[in-house]
Amino acid sequence: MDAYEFIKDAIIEGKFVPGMRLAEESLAKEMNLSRTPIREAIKQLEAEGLVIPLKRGVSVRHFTKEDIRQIYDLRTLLEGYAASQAAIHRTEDDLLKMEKANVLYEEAINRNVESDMDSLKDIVEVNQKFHEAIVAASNNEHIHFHISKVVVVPIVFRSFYWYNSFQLKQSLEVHKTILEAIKSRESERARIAMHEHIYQGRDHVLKHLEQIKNIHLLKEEGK
Amino acid sequence: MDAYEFIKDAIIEGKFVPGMRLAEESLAKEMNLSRTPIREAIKQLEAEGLVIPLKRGVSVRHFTKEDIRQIYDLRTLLEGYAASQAAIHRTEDDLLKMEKANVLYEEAINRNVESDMDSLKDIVEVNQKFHEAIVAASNNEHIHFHISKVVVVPIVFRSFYWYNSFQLKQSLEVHKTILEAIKSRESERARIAMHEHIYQGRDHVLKHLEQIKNIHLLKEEGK
DNA sequence: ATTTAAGCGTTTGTATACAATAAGTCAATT
DNA sequence: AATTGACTTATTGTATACAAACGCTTAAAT
Repeated sequence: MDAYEFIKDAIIEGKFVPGMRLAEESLAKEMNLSRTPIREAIKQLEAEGLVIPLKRGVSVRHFTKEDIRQIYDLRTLLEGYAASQAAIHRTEDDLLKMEKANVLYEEAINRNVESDMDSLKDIVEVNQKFHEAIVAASNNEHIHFHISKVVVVPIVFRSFYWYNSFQLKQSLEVHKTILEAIKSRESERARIAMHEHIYQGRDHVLKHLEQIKNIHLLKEEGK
Repeated sequence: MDAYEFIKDAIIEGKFVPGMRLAEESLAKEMNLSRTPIREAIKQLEAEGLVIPLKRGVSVRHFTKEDIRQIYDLRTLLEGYAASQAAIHRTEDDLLKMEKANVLYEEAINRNVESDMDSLKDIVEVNQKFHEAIVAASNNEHIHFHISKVVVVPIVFRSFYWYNSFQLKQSLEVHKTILEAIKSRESERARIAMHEHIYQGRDHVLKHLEQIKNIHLLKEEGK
């Protein structure tokens, strides 16, 4: 694995406390590299907004609840647009991929009756596949670039998500609605369903943020 | 000026032929630096999508007409949203900044009766200030990050733009409509006016792209 | 006791050297 | 004449060394 993936994953997994300086030498030692490739990885993360430049070096970025709110607004906008465009431009092949992802999604949910953490991870992953299939069908290659950067932030909190089986089934229903709309080329219905879907996710994340014990991941506003 | 700005400007100004490899050593020599800061600048440009990674090193990215079309779609979406949110959240201070930028815009346009290139540059710059004031008032700090990356690409072609005074006055009218809508908190009207405004810009760029002689800036689709 | 200044240590920013790989050239063989 | 293979050159990727800047600790003075 290269330095960029390593550091990014560590941030996403919450292994670095937000606000913490990233010391190049210790990172380099940890992954048996020199500082040069580390610095390049950090520059990349800086351009993506996951780390913040200081006078010297960088620190891991804080994300506040307000950030989450704003980022989800953007994600809703972008993915809603992607869904509406997918309804217009999707090919049969695009449709096949979405349907396949959604079948896997349904299976993963049904496997999840015990609600263990591993199967939850599967669900999140397959869900992502479905969303990617829609973006891929949207006929706008640039949108993927922006969505990927907007999607990263909530993932920071992924390990704290918790869904009950009712929520998961509800989410599956919305997936099906989106899929139907894209299939029958109802672009506005696809957009609205996607909006609903993502806002559900946002509300869920924000609600559960309150309950997070490992509060180190959050810098509250005004501190 | 640092290496990042230097290379980025050179790409935007069209000094590097798209597809061309960026040789680190020659860039380093040109700006009296070592390769280290050059590499970091390039990594940043890579993350922004202005250069494309090769097996080894990077090349300046091609932008096709289809890219322009897609990017303007995204810009319309994002700035339309920013305008609608600005109508909801703008403060008196935000409003003042927009009005000021727009006064400067009007003045710059009236100065442009001779349609020379320098004053055109002024107009483009003041126009940008107006757009930035709206984004700043949108109450979403993350949106600025994405818009700035989406706005860069058309700038690559800026030196080829040509506006006649009729188009400029029309554009001023739309600005005023947007401003009014934001002032009177009509969010949907602000969004629609912004859509119209940016799509006008897109049509204009696409139309004039046909006439560009220095075709080296364009890689046509399928070549 | 508190505040300020100085010095030391740590960490970054830049330069450079070296090794590895890709690309280009030239020659030889079919 | 064309294609393939080997060799040579150029350029990248990584490591390391050195200098400058920042921050922290300690001591001194008010």
